[in-house]
Amino acid sequence: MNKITIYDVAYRANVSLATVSRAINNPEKVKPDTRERVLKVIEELGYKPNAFARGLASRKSTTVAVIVPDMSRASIAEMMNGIADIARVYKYTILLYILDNEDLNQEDILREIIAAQVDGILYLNDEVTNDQYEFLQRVRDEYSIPVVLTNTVFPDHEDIPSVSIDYEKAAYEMTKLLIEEGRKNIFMVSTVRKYMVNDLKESGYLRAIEEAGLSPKIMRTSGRVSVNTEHFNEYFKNHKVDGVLAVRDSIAVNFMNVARQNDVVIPKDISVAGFQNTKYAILARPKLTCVDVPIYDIGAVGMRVLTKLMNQEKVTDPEVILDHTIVKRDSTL
Amino acid sequence: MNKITIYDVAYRANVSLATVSRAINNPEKVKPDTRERVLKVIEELGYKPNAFARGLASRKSTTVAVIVPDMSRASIAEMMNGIADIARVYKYTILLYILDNEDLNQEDILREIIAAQVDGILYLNDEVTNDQYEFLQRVRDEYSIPVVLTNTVFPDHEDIPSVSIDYEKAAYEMTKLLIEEGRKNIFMVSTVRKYMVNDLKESGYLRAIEEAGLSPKIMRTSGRVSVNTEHFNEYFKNHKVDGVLAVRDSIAVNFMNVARQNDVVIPKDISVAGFQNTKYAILARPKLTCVDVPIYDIGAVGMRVLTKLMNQEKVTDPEVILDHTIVKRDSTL
DNA sequence: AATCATTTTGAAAACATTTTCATTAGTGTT
DNA sequence: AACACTAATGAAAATGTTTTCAAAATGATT
Repeated sequence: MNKITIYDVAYRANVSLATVSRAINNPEKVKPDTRERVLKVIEELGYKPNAFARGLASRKSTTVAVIVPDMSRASIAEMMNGIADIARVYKYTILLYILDNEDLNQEDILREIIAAQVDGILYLNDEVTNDQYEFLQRVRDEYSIPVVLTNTVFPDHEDIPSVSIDYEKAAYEMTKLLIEEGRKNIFMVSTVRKYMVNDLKESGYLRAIEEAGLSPKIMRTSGRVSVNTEHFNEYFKNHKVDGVLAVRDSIAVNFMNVARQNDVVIPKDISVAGFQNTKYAILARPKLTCVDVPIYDIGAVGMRVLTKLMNQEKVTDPEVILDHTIVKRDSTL
Repeated sequence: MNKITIYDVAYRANVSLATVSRAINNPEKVKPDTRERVLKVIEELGYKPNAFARGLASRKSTTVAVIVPDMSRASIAEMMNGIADIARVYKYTILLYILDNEDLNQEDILREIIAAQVDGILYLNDEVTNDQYEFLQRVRDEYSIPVVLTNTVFPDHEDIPSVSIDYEKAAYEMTKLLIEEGRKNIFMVSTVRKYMVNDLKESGYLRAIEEAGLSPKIMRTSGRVSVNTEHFNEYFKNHKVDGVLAVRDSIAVNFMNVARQNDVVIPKDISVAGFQNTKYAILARPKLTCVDVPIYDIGAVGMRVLTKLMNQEKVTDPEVILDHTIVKRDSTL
């Protein structure tokens, strides 16, 4: 119950509150001599400034809001690690907002976030609608709270900084790889629900397919295993397939499972590739060829960009594109 | 930039600050008439109380700290969803602390958490050491901040409330199932690093094995796929195995992969079972038999228990044990 | 109409910091 | 020694709420 305040420290160190505060926040403004004395007392008493008083007085919170749609997506969880590591370095605390699947009444959540006086917002949702984008813009402009999008880009808008990879290019390259293997009937397996990033993957796929003079075939299914298993089974009955590029590893893995059940041998009969390079890719048999998305880095860099913005530092490029790599494993020739 | 304060509301509604505050926090203490008037003005102006001022004045934050070791573990991410959903219902905000893998200088982090004035702490780390446990006790006693452990239990201590399943019993039942299939050489595959919950699984396994008069065999490996692949390969050379219970789904899946490479057929030659019922279990071939841990519920109930504690409500049972189920799939007979 | 109890309200204190502004101490120059 | 600067410090204001305590309004009872 020992609530040590700045008064206690000031008293013990024989200085005023102001000096204690300065010793902590602007060390260069206080004589090395006294600074040390104050710091020693702080150490002794185990004093930690009260975050509320500090936030109230300084109008800064050293807190960032991280908004995510659903924590159980592997990519998002891993991104959080990157975010947290950088946040720790710059002494920011993370306020976590997990959006409600259905009624994302974002207006309200964002009001709450504003009331919490965060210094910045990291938005991890990979399906930013126009409305949401505009709202984020407003938040940023009216309250001057910096916002960064990670793992999303909002095409043709460089207004809100974003960190991501070039999904279009990645999909293009991966499709090309399948084409070079001699595949002619290459499907892209995407999701029914529209995600920004999946659109990019699709257009990369389309570009490669058209360049090669093949005909594009996009299949839309669900991320849910039980649902897409059925889809895949039906598809096998009605379609010729020799190559598949799925928008997520887990979808690719399940496709391979269904294929095997239909007596199709991978990669002999069909080459399969995925996106993300999660543990699913490594645990699958055959091991999955996929685009490695540096998801930890995306989180880390996103947080880093945000810290810069919060410190009013110049951010040279509002749209950071990290490198991806293609990991060749056993599901392709 | 329109920072609307309680003053603005008071002025517009023609009442004092105190009344506005009451209209928000103790509606029953203000005449229905005025209350409505105040609330209308609040709505009109879009007023949201400043979280810092509120926290400072009331010494309450309506914020809980969630401490996790590593976000990318599937079980932890899913637990977060449960926690967040309940937190939203009770209007608590989540402050997320991801521990540094190596130097978990928890002392320091906990100081920070205390400075943040959280109303409660949810501790998701499944490897609570004695020191950590004692520290949590101290936090709770000295600062009277309630603490709840989720997905862990600290044996012989009912001091800090916990929410979990009965891992000992689950392991016992699963081992028994393997025994009833006629397996004689059943291995438990656990981790080198000691986790509380894995110890429980081990002792459940041991109980079943001993009851059946078989000899227990515990193998310790790493959660890392690259590492345990080697381990498994070596093991196959030197040991007779016809049953495996792994402490995690992903470990079980990789064991199956290595088994297949060694020309072992599952489940004909070896029955394999895992723990958790993650997506890995469903995507694996054969599909993995495993203990289903209601991980979302553990998070949700944990948060619920914490809200009760924060409201000084009586918590009937400090150790909540949720039901688990055994999901039989194709990796066992 | 007077009295008392209860409900409703407002003024001001409290919360623990940061920050501004004024003052004092210290240093170097002439 | 006087002066001009600069560096270091402290007093007090400011931050936006909640809460306490007292006063005012209302209602009930005689």
